[in-house]
Amino acid sequence: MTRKEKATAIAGILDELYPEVPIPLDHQDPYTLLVAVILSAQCTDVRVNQVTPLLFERADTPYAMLELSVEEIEEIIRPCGLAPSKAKGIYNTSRILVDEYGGQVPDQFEDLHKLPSVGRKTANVVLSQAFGVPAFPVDTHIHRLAYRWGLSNGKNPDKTEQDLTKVFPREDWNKLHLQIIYFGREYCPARGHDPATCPICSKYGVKRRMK
DNA sequence: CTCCCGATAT
DNA sequence: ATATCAGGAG
Repeated sequence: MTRKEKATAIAGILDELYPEVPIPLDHQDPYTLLVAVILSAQCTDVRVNQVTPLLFERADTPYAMLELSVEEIEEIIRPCGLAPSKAKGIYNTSRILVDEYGGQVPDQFEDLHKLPSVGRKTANVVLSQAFGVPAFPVDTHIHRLAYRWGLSNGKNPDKTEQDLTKVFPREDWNKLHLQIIYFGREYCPARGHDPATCPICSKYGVKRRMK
């Protein structure tokens, strides 16, 4: 069985389990999604969704965000962790959006990736979920499952992104990213993972020692 | 590679 | 007590 054939089989299982894939981070537009994704680093989406209403009540546009101080932003987002760097990132990103993009979130990867606190994963989420552009964001969950399933050698998230975009059809990337996240939470978690009870690992999981 | 860091599951 | 959570920067 080739890697591509395995990918096709896995996509079939995911489609059956998750025909609908709602976006887990609450948002209203590209800007609020971008902010929510920055906050989601090393934090559950549930907690991000608890914090963003408080933040967006104060500021839901880059212009309004600049009316707040970095310290004020920091105080609101503290429960998400890594608050000092995330607050600076949100503020400085808003500054650039206002100064260089007319207050709009750019829809090109290179422009997004240049923004402070926006790496490959965040830029790809915004492209995928705010603009509907095919992209395959690779976070720790995608990285972990791709390794367990033998779809990538697990060296780093960038390599995993290369491998996954090769074996899955472009038009399915956006959906698959979310399906894999939901599946990982329910059947294939990072802690307390039992390959025997995972419907995909039990059939297609690599023999290598699981991470 | 290390550090950033609050809350929760194990 | 320790690992982990929709990572990114130095």
